[in-house]
Amino acid sequence: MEYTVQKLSRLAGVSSRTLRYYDEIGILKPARINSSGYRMYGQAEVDRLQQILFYRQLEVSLDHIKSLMTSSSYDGARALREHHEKLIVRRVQLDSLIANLEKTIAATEGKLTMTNAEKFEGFKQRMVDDNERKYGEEIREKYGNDRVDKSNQKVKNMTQEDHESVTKLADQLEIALSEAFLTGDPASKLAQQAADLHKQWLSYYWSDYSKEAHAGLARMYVEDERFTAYYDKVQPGTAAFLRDAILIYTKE
Amino acid sequence: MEYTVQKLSRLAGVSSRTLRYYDEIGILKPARINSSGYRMYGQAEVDRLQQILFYRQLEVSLDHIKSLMTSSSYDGARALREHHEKLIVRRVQLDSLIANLEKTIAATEGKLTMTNAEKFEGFKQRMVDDNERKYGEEIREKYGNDRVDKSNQKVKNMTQEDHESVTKLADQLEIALSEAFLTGDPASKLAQQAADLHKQWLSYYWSDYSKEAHAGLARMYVEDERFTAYYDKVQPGTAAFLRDAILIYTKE
DNA sequence: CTACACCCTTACGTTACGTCAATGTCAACA
DNA sequence: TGTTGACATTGACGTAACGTAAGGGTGTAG
Repeated sequence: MEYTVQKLSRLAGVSSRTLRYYDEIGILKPARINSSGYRMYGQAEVDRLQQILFYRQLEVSLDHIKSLMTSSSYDGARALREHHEKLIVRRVQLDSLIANLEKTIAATEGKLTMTNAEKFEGFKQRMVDDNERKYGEEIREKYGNDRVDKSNQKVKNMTQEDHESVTKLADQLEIALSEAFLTGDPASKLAQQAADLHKQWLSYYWSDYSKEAHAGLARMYVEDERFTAYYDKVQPGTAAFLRDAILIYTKE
Repeated sequence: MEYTVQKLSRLAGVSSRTLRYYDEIGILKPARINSSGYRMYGQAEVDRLQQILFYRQLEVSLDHIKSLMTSSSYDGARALREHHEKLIVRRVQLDSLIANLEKTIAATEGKLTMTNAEKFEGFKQRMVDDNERKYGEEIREKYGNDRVDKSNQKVKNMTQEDHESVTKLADQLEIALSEAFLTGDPASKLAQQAADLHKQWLSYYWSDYSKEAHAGLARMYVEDERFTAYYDKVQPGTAAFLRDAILIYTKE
């Protein structure tokens, strides 16, 4: 049995444009060309198309599929496993996104009227999330998926109940920081305790922790005047002091 | 504090091209233009960018973000909940993909040499998966996510152990079908039992079941000669008989 | 004065097709 | 036999969110 573009497209559930495109990029050429220039597909092409659709369903790019199917020394199992890993990473990312979104929804539903300070809290969290986004991939590469998976799970299980704990931690941090600031030494025990409290506080918002990301955030505290203003509201210079303490803390 | 493109891009962790693009599509315009034509951003723009990045992190399209942020009567909470649903659907799809891929990997690792019949089994499965792909969205719309979620979970938990059960089911189907074929009546009890067995068999491969999809598959059994050949290998006409039986079965 | 690190606009490339537009082919029916 | 309607062809532009030059002006530090 021979198939024209439309017949094959109906059989396979794709558009005829798709078949022409596949011909164009050389991933699926028709068996022969009719005297009128029509594309005619045979059994082998149907099978090949099924293969292509199978991979495409797994969200492999056509380019990748092409090299998969043309290379003679093709280790199908390995390719599948590699793709499997990618999908797992995607799911972890997606879980993280969903958890984040749920937190945000819970926050907006919990209280519709937010004070200025609370808005700022939200902003801080957003900055933190943003930072996580920047460092996330790097961390995943370094520490593997298992750990990221676990910590994402932790974040995901966090609900509004934890909000109090976080606020308490933030208060503790503020006190510790103001006391440590009086010592003037960011390497002092008090200052390092403050840095540790900051890490604990951070761990509530972050899906995972790394010294590098923590240090990056600390630097941002001084670079961005909003953070500086927030931390300096009691004592000017506190933001820079906290940054120095964290930089020391994360180097150990 | 004013920011040039690069400063802002570094602060926010995006490229300067991104900022120019956001200016171009009107989603984030600079506060003012320098005498040299430089884009200068202020505090409000930083905040707005943070908002944009927040939504973008949730994989909302820029177009959508734009309408979200420009519309005065913007129900942020509702938008978030809607997006949450979308992400959940995506995760279900992704879970299905992963489960499918794991099955495939298990199959290829289990036996590297496949008999012709086994290849055909694989092909059948692929066709089934393909069909699922075609009907999947429709089904999701009709029956909601909960059910899809549950059945996906079921498929996901399926391992190689089930393979024997599936093979047994296929054998039972073959026997029932050949006996029913002798009655000549696709509405007969035997034929309907065969259709039911077929549904059970299908349920092992499908992430979810619907009468429509089952009927669609039945029609394909006759339209595609490979299926016809498979089912007619014992008795010619069996494929058409099975199709009729399933069409009756799915109409009840 | 000259590097060098910025900034600008313009414009093409990317992926996997969708969607016309203009035109040719085939089978059936009056 | 002519016409109609469903098919086929190529060509070309559009999509989303930028990446990546090319070609040229600006600002500042040594």
